[in-house]
Amino acid sequence: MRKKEGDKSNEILNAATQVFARDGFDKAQVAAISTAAGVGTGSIYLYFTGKADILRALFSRFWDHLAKEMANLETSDPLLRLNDQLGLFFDRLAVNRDFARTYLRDHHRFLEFADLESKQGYLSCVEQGRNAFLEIAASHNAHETPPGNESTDLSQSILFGGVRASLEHLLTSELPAARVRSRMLTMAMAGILAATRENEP
Amino acid sequence: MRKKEGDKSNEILNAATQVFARDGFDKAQVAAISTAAGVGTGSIYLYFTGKADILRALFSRFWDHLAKEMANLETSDPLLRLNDQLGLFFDRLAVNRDFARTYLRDHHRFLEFADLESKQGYLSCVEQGRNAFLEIAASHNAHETPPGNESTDLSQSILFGGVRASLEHLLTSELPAARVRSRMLTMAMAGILAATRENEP
DNA sequence: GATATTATTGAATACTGATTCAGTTATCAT
DNA sequence: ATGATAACTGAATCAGTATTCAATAATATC
Repeated sequence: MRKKEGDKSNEILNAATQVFARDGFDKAQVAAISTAAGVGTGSIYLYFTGKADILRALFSRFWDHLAKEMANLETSDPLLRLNDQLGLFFDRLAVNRDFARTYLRDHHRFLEFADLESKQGYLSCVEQGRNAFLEIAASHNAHETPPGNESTDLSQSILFGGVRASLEHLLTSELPAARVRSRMLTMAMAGILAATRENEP
Repeated sequence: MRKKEGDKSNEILNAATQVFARDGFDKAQVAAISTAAGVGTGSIYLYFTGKADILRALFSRFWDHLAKEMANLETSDPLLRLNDQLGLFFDRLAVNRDFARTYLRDHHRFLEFADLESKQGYLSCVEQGRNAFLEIAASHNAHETPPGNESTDLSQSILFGGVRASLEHLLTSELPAARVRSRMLTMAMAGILAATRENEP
């Protein structure tokens, strides 16, 4: 028998993060990833079913971590909780810029071809954000019929688009992360409040 | 001599809009575009230098139109003007959903490989939006040192990310465009005001 | 040390799809 | 009508790259 040497699986994921960041998923060559990871090209296929599977694993790991961190937030005021959630998301990507690049460029592929199992963390994050949104809306409309949920989904999407864009800006400008973060949160909070007000009768 | 039959160039662009919307730029096959356009595959290369050039032409045309429409806006209040600019952008994409899909998926490629000439319309639109932003900031900080421009650029990016996301939502939900549009503008305006206030001393 | 078993490798394979170009067709000028 | 020229076509070419797999290396067990 022979043992597996170290955790090649993780080394491959780390190498892939760099290569994807530099070349983007499509142009990234499996051979480049294997070289960066210091393993033979064929070894990739011992740990992953293919190039797409590497991306899947990368995002799956990211969202699983984030979902747990979000679940640990104990802020009871929904507005503050949402603020913390967005902050967590931002920070995790601001710290790992290679991954952030891949997130911005290729996350949509993850959503396209990952199975439900792999998306669990992602779905949990979306759900937790959504709950905060619904609570905020409810607290402003206590006595009226609840606003259509489609409306809060729309607001959530718009907000999240802003967060995404703030990360994009972070990568291309020289601004300090803290400055970008705070501006993003300021605008996000103002946006939510305005959206909530619009839902009122 | 022989004349060119009709305006194949435009037929190719229209066909490409559909094919790109369905398959995305990468997976879209030149052969599929030529078939959809009802021309031979080789003819594509009489009108464009390659697949990438089709995308370039598509976006270039879009931004050139939009830049002109924006320039025609005569709203003097910068906040209202920005509102109108965003509205124009939204409407143009909401009306042509095939193109909107391609915009959302592949616009970054345009920015990557188009030359300055082709980007003129795009740059003009960004500039006009930026000017509105700066005026808004100036009108709130009349007596103080002007806020760093990096700050307004950041706000502009975040705002634009929200607009983008609203379009994404429009394509996947069943919400009427008018509803999405108005929510997007509500949140955008609230975001700008909050960002401007944050810049004050 | 010998054997069995599993891990690893990277050159060869297989496939895809953009681009080319030799051949064909249409239009114009005379 | 006929030659000249330009437009058009799509099968063949060619390049790039994900994946496979026969060969090799490392470890474990006896």
